[in-house]
Amino acid sequence: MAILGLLKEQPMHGYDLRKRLRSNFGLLSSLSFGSLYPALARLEHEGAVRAVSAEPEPSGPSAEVVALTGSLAGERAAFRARLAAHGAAVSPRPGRTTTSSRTRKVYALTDRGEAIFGRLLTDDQADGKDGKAFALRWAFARHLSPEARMRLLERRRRQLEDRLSLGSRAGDTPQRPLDRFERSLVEHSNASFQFELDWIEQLIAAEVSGRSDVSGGAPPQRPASSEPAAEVS
Amino acid sequence: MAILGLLKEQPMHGYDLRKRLRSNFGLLSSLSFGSLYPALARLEHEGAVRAVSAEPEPSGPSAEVVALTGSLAGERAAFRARLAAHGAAVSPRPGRTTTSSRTRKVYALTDRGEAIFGRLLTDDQADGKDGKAFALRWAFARHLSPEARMRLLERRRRQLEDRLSLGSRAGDTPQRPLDRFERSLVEHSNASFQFELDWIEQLIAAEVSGRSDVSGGAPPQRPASSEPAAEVS
DNA sequence: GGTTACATGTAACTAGTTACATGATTAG
DNA sequence: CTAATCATGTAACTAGTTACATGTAACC
Repeated sequence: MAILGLLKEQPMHGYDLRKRLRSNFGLLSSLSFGSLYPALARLEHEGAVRAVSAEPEPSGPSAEVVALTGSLAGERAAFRARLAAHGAAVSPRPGRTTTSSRTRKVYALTDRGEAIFGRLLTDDQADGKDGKAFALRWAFARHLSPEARMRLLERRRRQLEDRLSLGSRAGDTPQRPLDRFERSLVEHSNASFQFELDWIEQLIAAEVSGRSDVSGGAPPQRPASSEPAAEVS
Repeated sequence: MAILGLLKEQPMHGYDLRKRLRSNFGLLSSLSFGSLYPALARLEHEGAVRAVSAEPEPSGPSAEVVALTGSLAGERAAFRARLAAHGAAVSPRPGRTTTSSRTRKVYALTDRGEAIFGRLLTDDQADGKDGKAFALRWAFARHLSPEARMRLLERRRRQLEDRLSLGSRAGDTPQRPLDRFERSLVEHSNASFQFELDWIEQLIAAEVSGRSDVSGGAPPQRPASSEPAAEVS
């Protein structure tokens, strides 16, 4: 899902993808190539993603978009031209363009991939209870309709409420009284869940009252600072 | 490590172990038999744990210790006698006592297991960065010497400080300005780490000033409410 | 006598890791 | 020219999951 979400924003190759996944949010910060490349291969096999040899349209006035890896656009273009002359003319099939030369493979999201991403983003089932799944979805919340976003927040709120009520009724006759270390752990754990619940409730309040910023004293934001894009209901 | 820690407290069979692991602390709350039993088998093979057929000494005045699974002690004793008459006389080797009859196997921690547990509990290397490893160690902190406990807390504090300073210097030129959802995520993430850091610093303060309770208004605790036990330096 | 909970295990699968192997590009 | 970084991939291993197979004990 994270791969699809990043590729939806912009075509990218694996190495870059990993850099973004490791830095962007704390989640997935330790993703290794050993799992990334097989995942990309699988996604390509499923048709969610396809390898493209050309850069994404260099149409905009912003030059930064081509400077992804720090190399100059001209050099990359030259390299691409050389590559195309060598073996890409054999077949325009999606998949690996030239099997022989070990060089960068830029992947783009397909329509099918967009559909899968939308499904993963809204799927009530795969929530996963540990908060990681929620955090990942929230990072891509701009792709959700306000209604779907609300459902996501309310599911998480429910999870946290359940967990908190569970925590308070547990501790009854726990076989042996907890020592001070265990007690501090339980208390901090409960406090952490309460902390996240408060956050979720802030987010819900912010969603209800227009799209004002939830944090600190930052001024309300104009809509569509990023792409308004295709929303998922 | 969690298995060894629970068995150090009291011999137990797998089913019980799982119940305790799932309830005791939020950690390991979803452990399945499919991983627990192979883990026990491996630990037995390594000599960290051995299968015992007898109950742990029923010496104490507390009757609750034998009522672990709700069955009556007399019935269990009868069953054990039957089992011993059947096949346990063949060999007193540690390991599976009778391979044929599918019945409960009570495991106890060996000396070797205690040593391994102590090593796992203090090992600076296997800290793991995500806080789960720290929480698990803290749950067993009563088995640590005050000094080792302090080292554990300080390692965790260092980790959290590193993460927080990382978070503040990141966000520089992040390729594209974050939208409000990503921003709220980053801010909450930082706030959560700060929340845990505050907790750790409270714990450190409490450790320094004798062993008074860190939370709320609870009165200071007498030492050795559980076993003072063999501490690990 | 049947249902429910207790109890142990195996098989197939999932999803990651580290270590290795290979090669291209860039900077000094 | 050479070292560092970029870039892609495979192999062996680790550690879990779910689903299955089997059987015992307690309860009504």
